[in-house]
Amino acid sequence: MEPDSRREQILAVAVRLFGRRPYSEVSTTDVARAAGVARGLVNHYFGTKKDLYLEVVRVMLTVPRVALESLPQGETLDRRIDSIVSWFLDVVSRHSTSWLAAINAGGMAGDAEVDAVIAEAIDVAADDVLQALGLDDGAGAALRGMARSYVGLAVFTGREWLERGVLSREQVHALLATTLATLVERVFPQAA
Amino acid sequence: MEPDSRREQILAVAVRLFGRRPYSEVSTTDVARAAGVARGLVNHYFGTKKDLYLEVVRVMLTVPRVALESLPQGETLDRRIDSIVSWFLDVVSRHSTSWLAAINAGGMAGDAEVDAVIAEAIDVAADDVLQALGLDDGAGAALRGMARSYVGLAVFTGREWLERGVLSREQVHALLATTLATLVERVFPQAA
DNA sequence: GATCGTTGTTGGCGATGTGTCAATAAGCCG
DNA sequence: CGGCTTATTGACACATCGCCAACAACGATC
Repeated sequence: MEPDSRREQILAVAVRLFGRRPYSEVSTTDVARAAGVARGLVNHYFGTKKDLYLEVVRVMLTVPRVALESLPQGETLDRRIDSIVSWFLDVVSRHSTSWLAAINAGGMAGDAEVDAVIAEAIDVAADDVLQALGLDDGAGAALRGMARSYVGLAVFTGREWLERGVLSREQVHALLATTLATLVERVFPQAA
Repeated sequence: MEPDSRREQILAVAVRLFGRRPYSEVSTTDVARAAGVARGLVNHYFGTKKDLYLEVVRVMLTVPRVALESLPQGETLDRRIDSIVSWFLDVVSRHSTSWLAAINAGGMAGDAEVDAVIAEAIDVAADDVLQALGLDDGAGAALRGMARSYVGLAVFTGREWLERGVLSREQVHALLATTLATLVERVFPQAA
């Protein structure tokens, strides 16, 4: 089999397994067996096990951001906020299992490289939020930090919504939309 | 040595090591060597390695909540919110290293038992917030869920503040206080 | 005070997982 | 067909973990 497709196949299998069980409970032997190859081949393509896991997390986190530019641009602020929140909740509920696995980062605690990948994903998400709000022009460091904070709220609330199941989608939507409006109108100005 | 003190000593050593390096990079041999005992003794006292780690996380998470009842009760809402946020930022900045390590232990999530310990800590923190606001009476499930969401924001913002260092304490305070006020005044009523 | 039981403590065994590498098989081109 | 590249394998060496039998130190009992 050609290298590209084989690598992709192994990666797909790894995504599926790491989506179900945490990092420590998935052995490279499991990945190899599920992919129908020898264990050494996994190391040949991805190096160490953590390197494979980094690729898996990258795949899981980059799946969602596809149709962001389809958001309305010329509307009022409240409508744009509604659009962002709705889009986020759609993505989260659609890819719920893999998204939850990626956010939980499946079992690597405080590892520098895994943290860096997740932090990078949060960075781009924060910039997406600012861009969708039309605030990406004079985006100072403080404003971007607050945007990252809001992304953290969104991530955590999404997990609360999906895993606990005590909040309805409407309640989550209201929480995220109202909070974002408050941030834009009352907190962001102080940072600029 | 007596069992209690020996167990406590090993636990203290484990807290120190797990605070520095992530879970997978700390072996039980390291803990045993740093404690000056044989490796088997660690298993004797704590069972498996994950059980030891659970104890460590519990210790790290229960350090902060000590002087919560010293908050003013009879003041206005804004002042109570200010007090909560100030108290939180004080605790976080004081125990920054161990607090960050405990929060990063959320990275070990995906494991059912570790998740349960962290979820428990977030639960009590959310109830503390509601109690400090005087809302603990008619605390429905949805309201408690939203309070957990806010705790997630606070945790994430605290990490953003300490690790990134682009936000000043005043900015973090304004963000958390304004957001909490918005939640209480505009989002919570809809949930009740 | 000697003996015995209790208990803290140790070192090692078997099992599992991981990284590496030489050997092999399979395809391709001349 | 023969040689070469390369994907792929199986096995070796090493680390870590859970478990357990053996040892030692201390106190209780007669």
